Amino acid sequence: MDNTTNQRQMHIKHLTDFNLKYTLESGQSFRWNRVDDAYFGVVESQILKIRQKGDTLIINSSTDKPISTSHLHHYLDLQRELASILAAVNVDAYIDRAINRFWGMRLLNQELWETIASFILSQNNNMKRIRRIIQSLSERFGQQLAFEGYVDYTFPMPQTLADAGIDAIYACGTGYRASYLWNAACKVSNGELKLDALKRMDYAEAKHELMKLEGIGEKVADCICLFSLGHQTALPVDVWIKRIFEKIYLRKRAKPREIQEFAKSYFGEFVGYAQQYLFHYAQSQPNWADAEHLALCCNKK
DNA sequence: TTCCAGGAGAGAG
DNA sequence: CTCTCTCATGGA
Repeated sequence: MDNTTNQRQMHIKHLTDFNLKYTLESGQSFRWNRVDDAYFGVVESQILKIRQKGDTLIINSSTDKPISTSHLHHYLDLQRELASILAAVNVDAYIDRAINRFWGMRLLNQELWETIASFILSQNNNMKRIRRIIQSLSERFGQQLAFEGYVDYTFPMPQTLADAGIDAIYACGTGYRASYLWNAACKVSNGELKLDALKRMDYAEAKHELMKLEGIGEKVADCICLFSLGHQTALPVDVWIKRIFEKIYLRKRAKPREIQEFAKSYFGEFVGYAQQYLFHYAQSQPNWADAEHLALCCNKK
């Protein structure tokens, strides 16, 4: 892949195995909006407009000092050899179908504080409302940005939310999660939780550290590890993953621990990628567990 | 009206 | 350790 930078417009050319739509619409990020053939979002305090034309990405930034191409590669996980990862987890005819349906979907490496806050808000909640809450918090406590008629806001800094207090956070529609978010904001802004240190930890350490926060259990910690910290062995077990493994693979009721142990031994070290394909496939495919699909998982490759 | 959503904490046993 | 109940909200 080679890249050219031209003021506010960048190109990433000769992409292999990358699909922008699948990556940004697979439920790991709550902040991207599609306008025609372009995706608008806020990364590193700037609006990015990203379009995919074949094997090329065209990126526009709202600032004169746009995000670096190397940072963008990391954000979109482009440095990863996706084909070999998908080959490693493609162990039966069921996941083969999910992989081929969403070929090119990658796990993002999103900004850490935003990811921590977003997945604290995600507990016992649905995608549409999570997006609305995050939008509301950003409008109220973030900095306004505009680009080509698109208006959006930076995600609120920890200090801003800490100063705002629980009631003001609650007013953005968070429900009972307001105190969780406020507590996390306080601990990050007063240095009790150091984000830079968290980024240097291995998976087990980072997960353990995250779970010290109120409102972060195993599932949310795994989401943060997988969607921000790049730990691809993380396996968030949400209601969908639980359903998928109970119906398709284990064929019985199972606790999250059993599901994790089975999935890690079955799919291997890149189980996080396997999870994302299974999750998005089931969500997008109402008949994901019909008789035809049930027959597939028995066909080991 | 009840159930569900990318769950977690508190309490009981 | 496991099980159960509750938490605030909006859409189905």
